[in-house]
Amino acid sequence: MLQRGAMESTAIELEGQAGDAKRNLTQGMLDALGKAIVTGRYDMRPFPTEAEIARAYGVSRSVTREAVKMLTAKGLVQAKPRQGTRVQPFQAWNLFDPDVLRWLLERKFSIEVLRHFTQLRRGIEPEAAALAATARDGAAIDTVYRELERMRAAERGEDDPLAADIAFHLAILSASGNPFFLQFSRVVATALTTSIRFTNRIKGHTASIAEHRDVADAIEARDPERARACAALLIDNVLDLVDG
Amino acid sequence: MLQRGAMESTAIELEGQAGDAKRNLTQGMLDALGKAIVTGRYDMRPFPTEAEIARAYGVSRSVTREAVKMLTAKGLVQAKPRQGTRVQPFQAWNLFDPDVLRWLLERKFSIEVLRHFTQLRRGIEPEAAALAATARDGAAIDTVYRELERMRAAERGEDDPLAADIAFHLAILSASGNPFFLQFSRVVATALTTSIRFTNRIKGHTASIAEHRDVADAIEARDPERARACAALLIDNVLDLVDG
DNA sequence: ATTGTCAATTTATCATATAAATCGTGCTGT
DNA sequence: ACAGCACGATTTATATGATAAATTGACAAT
Repeated sequence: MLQRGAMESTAIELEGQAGDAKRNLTQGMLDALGKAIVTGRYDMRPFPTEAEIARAYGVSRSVTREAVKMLTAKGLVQAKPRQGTRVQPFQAWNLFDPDVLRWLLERKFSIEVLRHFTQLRRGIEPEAAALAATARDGAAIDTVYRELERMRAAERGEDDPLAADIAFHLAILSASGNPFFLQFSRVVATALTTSIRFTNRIKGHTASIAEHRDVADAIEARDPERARACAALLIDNVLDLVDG
Repeated sequence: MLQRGAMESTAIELEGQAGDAKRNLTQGMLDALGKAIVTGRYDMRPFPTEAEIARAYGVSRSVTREAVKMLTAKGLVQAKPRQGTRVQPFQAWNLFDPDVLRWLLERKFSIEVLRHFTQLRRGIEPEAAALAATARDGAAIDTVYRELERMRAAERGEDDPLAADIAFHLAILSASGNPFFLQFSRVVATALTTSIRFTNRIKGHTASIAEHRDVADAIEARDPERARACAALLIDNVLDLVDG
């Protein structure tokens, strides 16, 4: 029952629960099908045909087709005449698509995923810090120091420690001056936010201001190698906690 | 003139050149609009309405709508009733979508994009090599050596050098055992294949077999730090070519 | 000046018809 | 018996027209 307005549809309202993100029928459809795919609902049974989806959810074929096209654009499915729409293998999925990432995290989160996230950060953030040290963007470096100051304020109880920590790491990604690194903002924010929820161990652990400052100072000093090493140390600490 | 079959359309065939990837009208439309967006055709003028696109390209509204939906899924545009479809700011684009990346690299003045992407590889691949050295997946390491052998064969003219080079790097990403690193397989392959075609500079350069072997040996020897360093050296060489 | 109303524009949705691609089946000819 | 071809069935692809919903801007009323 994705149905919103009336129109002349005769579909009975008994299916669906298209989630929250239903700004319109197509978005709701996309969300419902996306979640269903990542949770493996079609691993054993075939993906439904246009007609079946339209009937099951009580929407027109236009809506189902446009939703399926969007899933195709995100790499989740592939449609062919006569053979129908098929769920693509996992490695074809675009994991860095915000929707895909969200669907995945809502259900499939685990320590395993968190470790993989953190290993990715171990690759990304040191390089971003090194680039930031090379780029010499004064305004961006100012932001890094401002977020560092925010971490200090958080330590005094004047700000949210987690939010400040996240902001610092995003500032470094931004200071790299490389749009590809900026794309990881969402991943980093997610990884840090959920770290807390999944490892009690980290809860007591307050991020070391000194080690964060070392990264900022190395960037300021235009020393890429030191920036890389200091940033790597930060992530290695997280990795130790996650790996146990 | 995206027109393929006949049907009863009366559109005159005078627009388009939807590129190569027109396995069907919608794909061709997606490709044409995607390229137009990344090359800035709509920076100064508004994005056309459904009706305008359909008329200009001689396709039905179904096709234009589905193409626009796919562009929406990739973060390039956003459609709203009455205001029409708008090109989203660059930060909203999903740069890790293979289509988006290809469009970016195919346009003129893409050296900047290529440099940024290579900087990303500088972060990713060394870490992947280090993880591979830790993971100790025998079968994956065998694949790495098989691709290395393929590079040797290519040097003797028995295989495609570019394809072999790409396959080696993908094998390392795969050997990391981390799905997020595996994600980069598609974009790395896309970036290397398209950028080589569009930049003459790198063309003559044949990759060093010895330096590639060093990476494989370090992984085999289970020496993460050496694997990381050797892989970094490989990318640094590419970076010199792009920067220089 | 603020508010409410209405018309216009554009996307969103529905419905239906036809084309194209592909798979399986069964026939046909040897 | 078997290879190949014709044909029907299924599913997506495309075209078309109609109506709904959302939003903007102009304009009128207070």
